[in-house]
Amino acid sequence: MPEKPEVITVARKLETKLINKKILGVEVFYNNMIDYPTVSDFKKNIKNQKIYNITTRGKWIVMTLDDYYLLFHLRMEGKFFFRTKEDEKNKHEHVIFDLDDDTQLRFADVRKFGKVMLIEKDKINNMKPYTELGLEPWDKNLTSEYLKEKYSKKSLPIKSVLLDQSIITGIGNIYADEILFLSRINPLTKAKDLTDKNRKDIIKNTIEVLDKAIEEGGTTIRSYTSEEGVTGMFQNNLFVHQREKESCRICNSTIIKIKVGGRGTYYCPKCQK
DNA sequence: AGTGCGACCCGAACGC
DNA sequence: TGCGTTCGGGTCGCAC
Repeated sequence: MPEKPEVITVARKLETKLINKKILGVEVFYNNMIDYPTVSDFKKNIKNQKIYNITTRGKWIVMTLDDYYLLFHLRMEGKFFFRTKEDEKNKHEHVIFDLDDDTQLRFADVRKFGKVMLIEKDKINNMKPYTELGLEPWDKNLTSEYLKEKYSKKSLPIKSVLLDQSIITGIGNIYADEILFLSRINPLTKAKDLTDKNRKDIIKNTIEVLDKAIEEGGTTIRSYTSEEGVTGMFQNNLFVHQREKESCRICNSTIIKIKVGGRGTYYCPKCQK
């Protein structure tokens, strides 16, 4: 659920609280969450590393430390809490960082799907996820020609291909539906059958919808009580996603929901022929 | 190489 | 009301 706009929103919030803080140590309560290195190396290596910078790459949050990059992937429901040692541990808090100002950064995930990595700086470009990620939506190299080359071998529906992080990175299920609506493209169209205009529309609308969503602080589809959760407002701007049986904001037709590649997919049958 | 699908999780929504 | 079942979401790994 967190896609690029939500990830950026979270990263910006973390930045205001974590820059120049030092990580004194870490506790791990769910080992599978640490993707790299081993849990024991993770705990050992992160000691006394200072946080200098927080950015994003694809849907990853990337923190620059002294000798490593600390990466987080929120998957569907990963979130961060700021607490102190005295605060009781919530059952969904799986990785807890002790900071040098006596606060704690706690990474929580109800579904336990979130991932954490601590990668040596000189290895960052030689291992996943960086080797697998495509262009950022705002990258100048993201052109119709680039997509033409990538899409040429894809007989999959464009909806599925927009979710392929190795082509454009950062788009998830919500914004994929919105981008296709704005581009007036049927989600089942094979990627290789798209026209030059289709590809240009996809690029333009990807940038527009993500920029707008970032302005609104992201999309909140389910409501969470936590004060640190992403509580964006972009859900009020959605044209099709999660609007099954409602009226198209453009033509008044009924929005329908289908499955594409196993994913819930919403579209307007009249606007997206 | 491209494609399809189960696995990973578990709370919420649904069906009876 | 209470129970059991299904669903969803991003990504990986495996089989074809």
